[in-house]
Amino acid sequence: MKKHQTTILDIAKELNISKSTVSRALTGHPNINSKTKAMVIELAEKLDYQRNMLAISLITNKSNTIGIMVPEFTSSYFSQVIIAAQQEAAKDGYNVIISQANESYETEVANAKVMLANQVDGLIVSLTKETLNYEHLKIFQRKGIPIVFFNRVCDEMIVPKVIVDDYEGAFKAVEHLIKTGRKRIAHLAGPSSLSISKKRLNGYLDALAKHNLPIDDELIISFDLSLSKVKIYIKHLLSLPSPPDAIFAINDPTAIEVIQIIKQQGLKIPQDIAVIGFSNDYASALIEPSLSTMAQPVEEIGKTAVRMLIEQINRDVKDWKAGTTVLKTELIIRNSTVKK
Amino acid sequence: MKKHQTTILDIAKELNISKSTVSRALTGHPNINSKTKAMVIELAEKLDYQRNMLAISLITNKSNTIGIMVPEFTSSYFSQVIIAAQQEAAKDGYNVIISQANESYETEVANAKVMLANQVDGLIVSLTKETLNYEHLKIFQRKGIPIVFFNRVCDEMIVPKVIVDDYEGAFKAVEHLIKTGRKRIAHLAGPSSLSISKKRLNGYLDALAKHNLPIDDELIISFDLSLSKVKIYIKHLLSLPSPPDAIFAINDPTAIEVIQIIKQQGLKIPQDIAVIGFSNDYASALIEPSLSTMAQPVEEIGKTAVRMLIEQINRDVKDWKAGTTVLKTELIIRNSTVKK
DNA sequence: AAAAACAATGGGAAAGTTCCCAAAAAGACT
DNA sequence: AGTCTTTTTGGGAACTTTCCCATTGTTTTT
Repeated sequence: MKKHQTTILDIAKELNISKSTVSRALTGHPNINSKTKAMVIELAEKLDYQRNMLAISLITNKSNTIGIMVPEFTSSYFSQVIIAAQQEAAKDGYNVIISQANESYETEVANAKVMLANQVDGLIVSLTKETLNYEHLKIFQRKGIPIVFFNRVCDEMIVPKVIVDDYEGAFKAVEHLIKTGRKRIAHLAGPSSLSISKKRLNGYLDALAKHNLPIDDELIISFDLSLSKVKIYIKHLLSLPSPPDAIFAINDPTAIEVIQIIKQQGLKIPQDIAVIGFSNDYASALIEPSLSTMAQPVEEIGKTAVRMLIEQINRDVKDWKAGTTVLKTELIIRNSTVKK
Repeated sequence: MKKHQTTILDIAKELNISKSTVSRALTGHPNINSKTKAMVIELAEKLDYQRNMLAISLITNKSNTIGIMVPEFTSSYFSQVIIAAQQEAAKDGYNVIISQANESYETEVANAKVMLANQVDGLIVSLTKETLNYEHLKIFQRKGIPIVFFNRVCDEMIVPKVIVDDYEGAFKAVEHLIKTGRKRIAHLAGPSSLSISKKRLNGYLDALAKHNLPIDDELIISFDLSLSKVKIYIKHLLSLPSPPDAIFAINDPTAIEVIQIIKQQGLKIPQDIAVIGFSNDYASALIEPSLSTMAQPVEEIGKTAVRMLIEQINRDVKDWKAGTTVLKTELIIRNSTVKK
């Protein structure tokens, strides 16, 4: 069990002064004798005094804590965003509490309650693929606690959002495949519950349409993002009478899995089949062949989300702004689409 | 600004009962009329009541928060440990506050103060490479707040530690190189301030000695772990009159950098030169050629650290135990040391 | 019917800090 | 010395919850 922590009252008693005076000395209040102040500060250091933020938070109704809720940690994407967010938040003296929902709606709801109980000043959220009901998040708005979404956003709630242009990113990715001579491009798409899935699918479809390529439903496979089934899908695609000559995967973990499976099947990348991903995970540059992908500015996403959130926190509820920040993706061409 | 949050007093007033009764209803105290209880719970849900952990923490002198301090986030190692730790801590209702020191002692000291101010119940620490003075951590012990070290530990403090057998891991790694026919094995070592550097270096030296290979100081390069200089070291090693036929790198990020540089130099791995790393980062399996490495059980490290910490938290200061848990590393043989 | 036992509820203190208002001490001025 | 400022200090409330003790009302026992 924790020992008694030194408090301003301990210091006050030892110096025979009141706690008010000690508080003034420690917080830099002007109305205090400089000798008293020096005396207090010296004893405070000697006793390893640290102000108790719990008590201050309770009084001020401000915890200086931001909650971040993410669906999972399988790719490097969320870790990278969180690390950037944590650094940005620290600049303004905010701590960060992280929760991950394991892609489960139930867990997300439970985690939201923990965030509330811990009196977070604001919340940054990327939804699970299961989340269709947003009541657990609307509570925050009613309580005047701002929310910022990123990546997997909720169209139904009018709050700030930080996303990338998924449509344009997908469009460019597929156009790159077309420009390098591909004619039958398959798409491993995400679940339709996620807006990013829909947008990337639309980018894919429109890119094909623009270049007068037929849309073949057989080449579009929606799945729940769990990598365990990717092998089945790829084998199926490769066994088609007219198999694809390129695959656009919804994200990099999937694309990396695809590359490994195709290599196992004895096909050559990119000669036999090209692969492109989305996000530019750390591993994408390292795999053989290196993966072409649409880079997402992960650090900027984390930082922007925090900046927008802190802005809302400092603003009155009635002055909340709800703009969506759309960041750009960047085509990174590597060896999985173009022979070196 | 945050709105007023519903409190038990609000509920009490609305129902014309006392806050004590409301508290009893909500905490499941036996001495309460079941009708009153139902009434309170109903209203609490209607008003989105959430208990204020800040107030409870203040009363109980327990924040249910664990601090984790890491030196940096360049490899996947620390993220993976933290994710595992966070999950384990959540099982026992603990939140996790993370801080990263950017390999700076000053920042580590400042972060420690933040941890104290936030009244963490315990601390999990991996030191920066600069940290030689431990006063900022000893404060925690004096205050009765337990510390558990992992990875980069402090020999001077007698507290629980979770490490892997770095000596044995390095020994096995080098022995593997020797058994596959390597005779001149270089070592990119870490700074001598870190105990892991020393242990891995000793493992390297003893493996050479056991197999009667000469120790050549020219082949041992200590550096500060910053990847920017690795290129210079490798070029230097390769330009020696008698260049190495294998390189044992202190960690995987370094080994991956080494592989890329050697490939740029036009040499073949593992034919011309073998490379082995340490940790089994996610990227190690993906790079071409895939990297042989000593796997660290990252999840187990994170979980064990949390388990040991929570044990100490629940124990009286005088009953603190300080055992060091040494986990095993595992040799993962891939293509960077053995031709397929 | 009185005494005893029990169930249910209320009131107040405590946790550590800040802030406001009052009060004391110290200077400045006539 | 007496009055008026100015500086410095002290005391109490507030934030939210839990826990202890006291009090009320109800039921059981003799």
